[in-house]
Amino acid sequence: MGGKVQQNKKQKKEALLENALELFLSKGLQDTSIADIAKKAGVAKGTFYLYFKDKIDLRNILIAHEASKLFEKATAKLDVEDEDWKNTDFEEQMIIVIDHIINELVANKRLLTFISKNLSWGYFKFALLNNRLEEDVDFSKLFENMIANANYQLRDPEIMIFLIIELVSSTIYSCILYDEPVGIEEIKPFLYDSIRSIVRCHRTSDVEEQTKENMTKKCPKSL
Amino acid sequence: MGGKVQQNKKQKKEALLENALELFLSKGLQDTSIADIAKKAGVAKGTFYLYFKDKIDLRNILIAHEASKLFEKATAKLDVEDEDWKNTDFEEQMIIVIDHIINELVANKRLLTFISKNLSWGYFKFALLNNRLEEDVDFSKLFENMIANANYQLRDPEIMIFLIIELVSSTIYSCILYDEPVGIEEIKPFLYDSIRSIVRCHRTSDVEEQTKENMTKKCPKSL
Amino acid sequence: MGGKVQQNKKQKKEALLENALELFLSKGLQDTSIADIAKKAGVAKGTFYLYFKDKIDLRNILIAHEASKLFEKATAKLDVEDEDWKNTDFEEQMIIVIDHIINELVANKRLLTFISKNLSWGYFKFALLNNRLEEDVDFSKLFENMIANANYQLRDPEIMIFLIIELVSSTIYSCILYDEPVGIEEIKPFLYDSIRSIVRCHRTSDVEEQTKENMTKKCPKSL
Amino acid sequence: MGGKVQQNKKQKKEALLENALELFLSKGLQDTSIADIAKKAGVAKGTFYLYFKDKIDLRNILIAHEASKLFEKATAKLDVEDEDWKNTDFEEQMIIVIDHIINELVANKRLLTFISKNLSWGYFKFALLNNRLEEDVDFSKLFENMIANANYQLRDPEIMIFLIIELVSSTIYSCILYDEPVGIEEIKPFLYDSIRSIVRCHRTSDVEEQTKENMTKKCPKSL
DNA sequence: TATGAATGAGCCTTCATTCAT
DNA sequence: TATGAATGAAGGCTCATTCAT
Repeated sequence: MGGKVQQNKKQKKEALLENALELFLSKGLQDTSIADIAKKAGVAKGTFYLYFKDKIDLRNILIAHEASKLFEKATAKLDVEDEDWKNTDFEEQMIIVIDHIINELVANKRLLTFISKNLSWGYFKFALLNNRLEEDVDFSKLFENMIANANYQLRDPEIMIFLIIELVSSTIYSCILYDEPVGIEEIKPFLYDSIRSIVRCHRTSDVEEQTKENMTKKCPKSL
Repeated sequence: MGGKVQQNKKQKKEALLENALELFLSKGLQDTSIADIAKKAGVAKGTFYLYFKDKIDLRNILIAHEASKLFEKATAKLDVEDEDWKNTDFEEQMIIVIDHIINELVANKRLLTFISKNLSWGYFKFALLNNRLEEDVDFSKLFENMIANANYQLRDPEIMIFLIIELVSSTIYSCILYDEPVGIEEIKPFLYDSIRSIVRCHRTSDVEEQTKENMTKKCPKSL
Repeated sequence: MGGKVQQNKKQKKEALLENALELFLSKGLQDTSIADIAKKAGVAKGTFYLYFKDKIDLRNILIAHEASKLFEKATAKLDVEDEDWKNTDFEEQMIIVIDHIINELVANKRLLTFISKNLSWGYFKFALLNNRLEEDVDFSKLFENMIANANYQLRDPEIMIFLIIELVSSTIYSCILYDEPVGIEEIKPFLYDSIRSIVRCHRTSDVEEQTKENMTKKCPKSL
Repeated sequence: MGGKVQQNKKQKKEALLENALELFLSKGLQDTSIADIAKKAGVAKGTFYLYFKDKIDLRNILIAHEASKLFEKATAKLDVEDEDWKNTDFEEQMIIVIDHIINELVANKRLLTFISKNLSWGYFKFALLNNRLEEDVDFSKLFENMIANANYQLRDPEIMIFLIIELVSSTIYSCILYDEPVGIEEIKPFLYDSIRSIVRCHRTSDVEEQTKENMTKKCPKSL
């Protein structure tokens, strides 16, 4: 009874999400009108407003959803319980995951454009913490696990993740889409080296002597 | 005679640029209409089209111009010919310049918003190479100088600069404007450490042994 | 059983009336949607249509109801059976009642706005004659009583009442709400004088000689 | 040169005013969209906004304009310089003018509806004082002249005019359009008598003894 | 009797762009 | 070179009303 209605609502919402994404990817956010979305989803224009506040609201949900799927795919293939994986160094684990994601985006450049232009760390984090879309993966947990399993301690892991995500996301945008300043394959070695360095800066294990030196001159003296 | 006309034209163009920037900063690109710009600049709407193709054209010029001014300010104060500066380590030179720029943007958040939302590496590089606005500083030269003066060799300096710029620009956006995941001052030590690491990855001098190791496993084996 | 249903229905209807009034007073008729009313009343949108034809229907009922309450309040305090009241001149009785109403409206300007903008004499009369809302006072009877008790005859009392109501209602709207052309307290003496004059024009007692003269030239000759 | 443009603008504006009035009269303000007006006037929708802020702005101008024309017509036929007119009593002058206007409105009920539903004394007065439409008659002057020529003094003439206008306008609306409570011809004698009374209340000449009495009991004692 | 999801017509308004002057 | 009136497509959004449940 009520179930049917609920199911119908879910279908409508999904149709809107699905078709909106398709349009955002092909025409861009700006050039996609709500009328377009409704029409493509096969519902009335007014129906859109039953499910979303406006285009921005829909966009945010979509972004979080797609980013989530991206991480899901990237981690689905690797067996986290596998001994090999567990024995892999944390740095390399990070890079393997990121490399998966990059390859995915190379194959889906439209998605890259969409996400890059619209992702905001603030909303992203919010979406993750609040699990805005129920079915989305809790991939913050994945990182937590990876970090917990690392054979060394890491200071401020959230900041480290943030730095890495920002570096990767803004770098690959230019390289994948415009080959600027070089193509993605060319930049990868440098990018992954940079990631390794960033991770290393956050290690706290006493063996890592070379970072100590940095700690003393973190900022220019003027600060 | 003709000189007066030329001068008049330049004045009009400058009035448009100036007032457009003010509007972009205060209202945003999207919410600023060409009518707004023309009105504020004290010229007719049609006049706009005599100087710029459309709003995007104007925006690109403006972005390059402002980014240029940012670098100019950041380097104006430091006497590049100074012995002290010359003796400063390249890494620290980079960080001093970047720190200047960050502080400038902390003080001018509207400019940060505008640049971050609209800067594209491709156009930026193009603008620099073509010196689109004659009066703009050639700051790619500054980097060249800095690199040339470094007391060690650097591989692929353009890529290094690219990585650093992308890391810095996307990181500070979130930290300065939204304190996400932490405030700018809190992230600085980590950010500057990351920059140092990136630079170090590009050193080729034989003394730098620890990077060699990385070179051998630049990418995950699957690649 | 059925009684409970009836009671439930009455409650729903009353909830709709009550909340609609509140919304009309605060946001105006135009800016209040049926969805607003239903939501505020705690019923479904469809339910509205079970009790009222549309917004206009609801408005009419509300207006008549509120106007009725206004008269009720104005007359409730004065003991019509009181000797003092009975000895008061008819003109003064009228003015006392009207003054009560005006003061009420000065204290409730939102109600004045609502009534003035929406009252139509036609519907008002209809509502009174048909006692559309059962619990409303039959205040036409009050006037009848007052007129019957007057110590002189009155020609066409309905027309007289009509003229007075129209004069008062349209005059006070402007004075109370906008102090145009003067404030309500300033206009009162003139207004009440005008009312007295109108009443006097309808006296038929032979003592009133001066009106006779008017009777002969009621209309311009051209008519 | 510029003259042609100016002329063209005037034509456009007039076309909008003219056609808007026609639509307001036939369909009502509410049911007339700006698209309707523009289409009927033969201009683009956007053009509307070059001349008027919105529908309300247009309505206000229209009301003032039409009310002005009404007065103009009513006074055009009577030769104000005529000896007969000058010798006519002020009360009768008023009534002759008002009677003209009423007859005009009887013949143009749609205009009556439009004006009655939308006229606000505040805006009306404002429009007159500011001569919003240059070509409109300054009919406040007409009243001034009439008052100046009266063979007796009048206290607070503005208030008197206000009371009369309010009484007449709200009374005739109901009578002309709905024959409520009686038809217009039936109400006229009473209405004109009421007007005479109101005027008489504002006479200050010492011969008028009967009003003195009223002055002492202007308001109910409670006030 | 009651619900509330769905509809889709329709409204207001903005704005880039053109073009006659 | 400069103007600014005119355009009209397009967009976002609201809302009375219906109807299956």
